[in-house]
Amino acid sequence: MGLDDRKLEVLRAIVEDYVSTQEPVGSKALVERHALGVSPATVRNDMAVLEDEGYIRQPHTSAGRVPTDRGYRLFVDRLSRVKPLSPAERRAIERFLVGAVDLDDVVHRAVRLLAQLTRQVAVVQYPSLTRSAVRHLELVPVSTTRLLLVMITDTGRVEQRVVELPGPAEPEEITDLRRTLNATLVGVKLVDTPPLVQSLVERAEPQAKATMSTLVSVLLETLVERHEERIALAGTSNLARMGPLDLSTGALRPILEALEEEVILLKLFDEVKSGSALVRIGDENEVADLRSTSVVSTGYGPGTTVVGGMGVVGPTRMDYPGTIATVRAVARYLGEMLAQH
Amino acid sequence: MGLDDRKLEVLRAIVEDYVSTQEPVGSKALVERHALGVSPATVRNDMAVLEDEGYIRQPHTSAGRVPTDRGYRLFVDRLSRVKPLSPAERRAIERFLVGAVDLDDVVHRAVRLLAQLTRQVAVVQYPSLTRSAVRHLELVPVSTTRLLLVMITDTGRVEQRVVELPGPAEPEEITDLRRTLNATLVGVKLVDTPPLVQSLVERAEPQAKATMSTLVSVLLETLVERHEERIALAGTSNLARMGPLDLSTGALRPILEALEEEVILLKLFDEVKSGSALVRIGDENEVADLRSTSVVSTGYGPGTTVVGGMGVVGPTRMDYPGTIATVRAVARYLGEMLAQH
DNA sequence: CGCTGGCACTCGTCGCTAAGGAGTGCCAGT
DNA sequence: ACTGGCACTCCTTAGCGACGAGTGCCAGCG
Repeated sequence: MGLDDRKLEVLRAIVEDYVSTQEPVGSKALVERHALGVSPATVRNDMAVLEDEGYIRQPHTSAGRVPTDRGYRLFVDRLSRVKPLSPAERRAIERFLVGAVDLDDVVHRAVRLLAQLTRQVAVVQYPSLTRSAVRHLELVPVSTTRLLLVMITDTGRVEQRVVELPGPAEPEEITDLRRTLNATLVGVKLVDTPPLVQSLVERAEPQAKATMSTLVSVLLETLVERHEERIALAGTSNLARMGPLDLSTGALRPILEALEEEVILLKLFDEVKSGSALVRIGDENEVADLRSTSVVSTGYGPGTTVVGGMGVVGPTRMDYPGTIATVRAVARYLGEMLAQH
Repeated sequence: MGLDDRKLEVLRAIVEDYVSTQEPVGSKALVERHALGVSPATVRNDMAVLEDEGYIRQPHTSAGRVPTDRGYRLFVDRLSRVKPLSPAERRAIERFLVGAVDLDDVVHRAVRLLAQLTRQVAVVQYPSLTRSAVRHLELVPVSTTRLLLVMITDTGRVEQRVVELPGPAEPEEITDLRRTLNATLVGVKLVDTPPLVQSLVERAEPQAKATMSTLVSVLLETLVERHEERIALAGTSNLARMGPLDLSTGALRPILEALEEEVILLKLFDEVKSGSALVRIGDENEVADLRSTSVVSTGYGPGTTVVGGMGVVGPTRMDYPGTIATVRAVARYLGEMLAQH
């Protein structure tokens, strides 16, 4: 199939113009704005081919052309280079992330920054529990039969959970439990805890067995297995910018609804890797409600490990090179922040 | 000024019809749907008076009438009784809040529930730090010169903060500090801590003075003074329902933006009390971006104390009696959950 | 063979006009 | 004090025509 260089160039021009003007782009406007060196008629022929191949389409007969999802895909894969960040953006990132006081703060700043820079909806997953290691476990008596179990991970995340004990527990007993738990689990990755924790119950003193067993099952259930991941969201208002076009069709609601479902958002980060950005364009999204949007996501973490995902959700007509660059940059800085922490 | 009973009845009818149909209501439709016992002409005269007094207005000459902010205010103050919740709603509330595992979970469930029941945007403030008491303070060594300070309050909230120590600290020293801190502060309301904490530094052992001082200043700064309140939000997608009317005017964006600003949201709860709901209608809102909406808010907490605010944001044309009832009910249940906790 | 200019055609947009209808204000009558 | 009637306003909708952007196709040119 014939997609010579000029046709690709035409496609690139169409994508770029459409992204910046948000209006179907015609052959005449194209040759005026891009030095293609050929006449509108030639461009029209190329466009006809591009349309046959499914890369662009006409909203109505005799309107300009608009890229299809497939067209964006080709553009992203072959026609665009990652746009280097402007110094201003670089500075903004540094200024924004430096000065964060705790994990919550870092994540919040990151997500707001990302929303601001891309002018789209930003999503940042809190550092995943399963991929991080235990730094400390704390037991705090709340009443005689109730304990607050606090876990601190090496990513700075703190999880807590109230535990109902099978019977009253003495302070010394709790001190013992605390010591044992910490001795066994500190430094262990959460994914690796289950077997260790099992042996803990077996080795426990007879009289502490019941308590230890309860404690351990809570630990497994809620802190490890139920890796209830948290999500930070920002820039929802940018959706309103997506254009009165999509807005009037009422397509906004399902998107807002999808964004409120943490479960759905977490799916976005299923396959993220560190370093490179994953781009899902329109129909490529598995989440049906997001089929009218594109998602740019990546993983982040200290070094090259991945402890969480982050990304943006925006219209398919987005500035892919710019967005990809920004997402990756923010992810990198976020990773550095975590490494320092 | 003459607002006899029938005129008030007419106003109530207008508000109710407009809320349910979202369309300007005319004299004829009014007498048909409400057994007013008078003719349309009479109603028209009453309407003219109501309009003179500023309770209703005509969008255009020869369209029906629409309540003004002032009209809604009169309606809320004098014409409406709180609508009892349906058993189904009552059940929904119980089902939803029971089974929450920790504070985060309770708050999240509450806000989603509220959004779902009112079909509006729901906002719940996390239990405020300043009004709750210290249950436990924990110091966790992170490195030789770094400490994680964890504070647990009686509302179940956990706050943490990394502290840079002036110099390396021995484990025994930390144990001492922990004991002293807890002995002095457990059970004390956060608002009452500053003087106590001050004396802590003075009474500290000479060699621990520097460390204690750092610790105490962090405690004051970040955990008490900076009462950085958190907010949970849900139901943003319901904004899209506010009607293509407001939506096409592009009035949606500023509202979404305001909702993303925690500082703004916190203002909504400045004056809330427990038990009764506060209703701010349209222009009555201090937040400019929310002048096109109404806010129904209330305080919640164990018993009659107030540890936080919650409420909903919706179009001025909302079902006030229903919304008020729901907000209060959810607040009451939430308070009970906290009391149990 | 590929590119170009010309030309007829399509079709969405914009502005105008006319008809329809909902709702009002006013007035005279009971 | 309420009611029925009536003229009037003005929003909404549909229909029509002019306009223009953009296309597809074709014949001609290098």
